[in-house]
Amino acid sequence: MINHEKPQEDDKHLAAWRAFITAHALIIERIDHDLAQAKKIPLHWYDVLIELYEAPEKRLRLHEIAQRVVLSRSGLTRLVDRLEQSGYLQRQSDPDDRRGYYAVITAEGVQALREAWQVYGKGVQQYFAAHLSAEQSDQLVALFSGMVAQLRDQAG
Amino acid sequence: MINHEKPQEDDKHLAAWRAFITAHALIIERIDHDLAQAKKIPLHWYDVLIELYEAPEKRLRLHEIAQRVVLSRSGLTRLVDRLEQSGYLQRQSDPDDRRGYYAVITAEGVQALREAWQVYGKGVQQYFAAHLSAEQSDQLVALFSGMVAQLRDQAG
DNA sequence: CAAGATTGATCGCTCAATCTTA
DNA sequence: TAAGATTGAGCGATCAATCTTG
Repeated sequence: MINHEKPQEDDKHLAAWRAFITAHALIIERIDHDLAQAKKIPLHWYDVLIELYEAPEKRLRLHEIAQRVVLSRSGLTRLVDRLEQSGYLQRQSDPDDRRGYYAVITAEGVQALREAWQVYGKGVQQYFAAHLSAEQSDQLVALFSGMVAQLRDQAG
Repeated sequence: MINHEKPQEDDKHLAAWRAFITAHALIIERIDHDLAQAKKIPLHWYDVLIELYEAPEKRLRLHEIAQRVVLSRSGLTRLVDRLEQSGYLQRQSDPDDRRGYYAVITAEGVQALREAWQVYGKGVQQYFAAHLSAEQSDQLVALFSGMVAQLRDQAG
């Protein structure tokens, strides 16, 4: 039991937690399945490419990507290998710090991102957004941003 | 773009989606890390054992577990292998259908569940529930349950 | 022939160790 | 000595094929 003074409240929180992780698992599974069906890039590739696409100069250092997509450094090295082999990004050595590399998204990468979004965006709309009003979305952003801020502060 | 007639609303929905998946990734990562730190069972083991623990006779058919924890049949076979080798559950053949097996949680399994919950529950409280009122939890349950129902109906 | 479970092949991720540069 | 990135070993997941039973 989390809180012995307010067990009913804890029950509600626990129910919310369970609904949260179940919904997440099912939606992600479905969207990834939809992407595979449509022969588009998988969700993890999308996550990396969208970070690059939205970065100031369409590029990021490898360790920055790893942090943003919640992946180990070594895992990211191999993911970047696959993305580079597929032509969706290029490694670019950093002249100011020769230990490190940038990953830069290519035109093919941008194209892959667009095509995947046709499927991904439809999934987000259909499985997630369709259940939400604009006001509810604002509330969710506030709620989840608070959680994210707490976790990124503590030991991010 | 999801909906060309209400782009602002789509922006809010997209922001909510991003906050949702980011919060999920960070919270799960943190809780799994906390469990490993405390030398308790990992989250996926917990998911399986809690399903067994809450099942009518403390047992479920293997394919039922696979469905509930969103895992492939073959993946589950091996996960059950590890749980059985660790003494947390036992396979029990079904007398009514000799193709299949039940997984039954053991006393050691229940103990492992309790010990893991001391860490897991604290994480849920600290990283998730602390941000929620009872009313908000109710709303989240309603929201996410709707999404889950839609996905389980369509092709679950 | 279909369904439940397992096995083999393979893929992707993590940890620990290593290489290069700051 | 530390930090960025890579490599090797090993684990855990999936897909496809197989075995057993309905």
